[in-house]
Amino acid sequence: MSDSKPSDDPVAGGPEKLSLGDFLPYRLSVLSNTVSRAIAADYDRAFGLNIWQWRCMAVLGETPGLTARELAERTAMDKVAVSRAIAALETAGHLRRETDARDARASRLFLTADGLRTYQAIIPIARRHEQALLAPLTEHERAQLSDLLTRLAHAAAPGEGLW
Amino acid sequence: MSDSKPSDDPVAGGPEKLSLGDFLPYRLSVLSNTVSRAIAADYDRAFGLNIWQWRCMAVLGETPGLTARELAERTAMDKVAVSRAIAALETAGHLRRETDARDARASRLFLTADGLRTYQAIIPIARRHEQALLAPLTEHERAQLSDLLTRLAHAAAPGEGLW
DNA sequence: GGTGATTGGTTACATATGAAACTAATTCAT
DNA sequence: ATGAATTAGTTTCATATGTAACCAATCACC
Repeated sequence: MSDSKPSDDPVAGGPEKLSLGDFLPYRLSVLSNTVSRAIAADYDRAFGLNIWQWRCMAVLGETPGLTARELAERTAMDKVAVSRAIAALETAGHLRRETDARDARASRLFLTADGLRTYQAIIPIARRHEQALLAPLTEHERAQLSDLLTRLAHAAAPGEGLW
Repeated sequence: MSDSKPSDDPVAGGPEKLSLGDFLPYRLSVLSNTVSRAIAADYDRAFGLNIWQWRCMAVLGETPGLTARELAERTAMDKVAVSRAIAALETAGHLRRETDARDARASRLFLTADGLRTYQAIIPIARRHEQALLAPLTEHERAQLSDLLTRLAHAAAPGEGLW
């Protein structure tokens, strides 16, 4: 597709303008940051956890016994962030490491009883935030949104096109 | 609406689970960060600008003569970030300040000729990124997305409900 | 028209974050 | 087997970011 829309014509004549408020990356950023900050403040207030610690717990709650590397993959965090998050969770008593039987470099990670309790306590809070956010959308619109986001994520995936 | 979906029932019996990959705030965060980082790398490579500097330029390109405070409002940045961004842009020669006639505390901000040139040069890059991101969506879907994001942003606005 | 509260903007400080260097264990090729 | 290259995870260091403290000018109002 070599395009056609007149108003986008890159060499129209007058100098180009770009309205920040309509620019998708900007809109995503503002929305995401607003949401994340509100949630982060909540987790911190209630449990002294930051977003990354919570992400690790969320994944380990679902899938115990992952290594830090696997955790990094599934949380879209880099390994340094994971290392710090799990170190903090460990000293807080929320998780425990078990050196992997075959590979002494790696540890398998598990939530402790305490961590599991906290995990269970956070879930409803997370859900509440998500519901508040989705409140104005119908069920059908939520499905649409989910689908659109999936496709955007695919387009944005590193390795695709201009990214 | 006091709800009805069975699978969401908060007190069902078994321990609750939450799949991070389906959690909207997480999905937004990952998508937004992926996009922002790719763009930021590009701006930096090509013009030595970071996202905040670019945001300021984008708004001043459209609306010259704003004060730092006004700029902060329109870029969803806090005043410290704006202060730093415009200081950097000034030393880089991209913008110039003009002390406001009536209020000696404030400065009106303008892109210099050089800044304007850079601004014009960046716009197509920004557009290209946006287009790459939106590539998989039809025109109609883009409109849907825009609408959905507007409504989410409204729901997430500080001051609304649980936020 | 002078004094306390506000506001525009910057600075200082403490914390968060990411890149790269590093250690230790493992694998691969010979 | 043995050494080079790879991988798991941590530490270091330099930079980015947010909060709170801070000046200076303006406003409110008596």
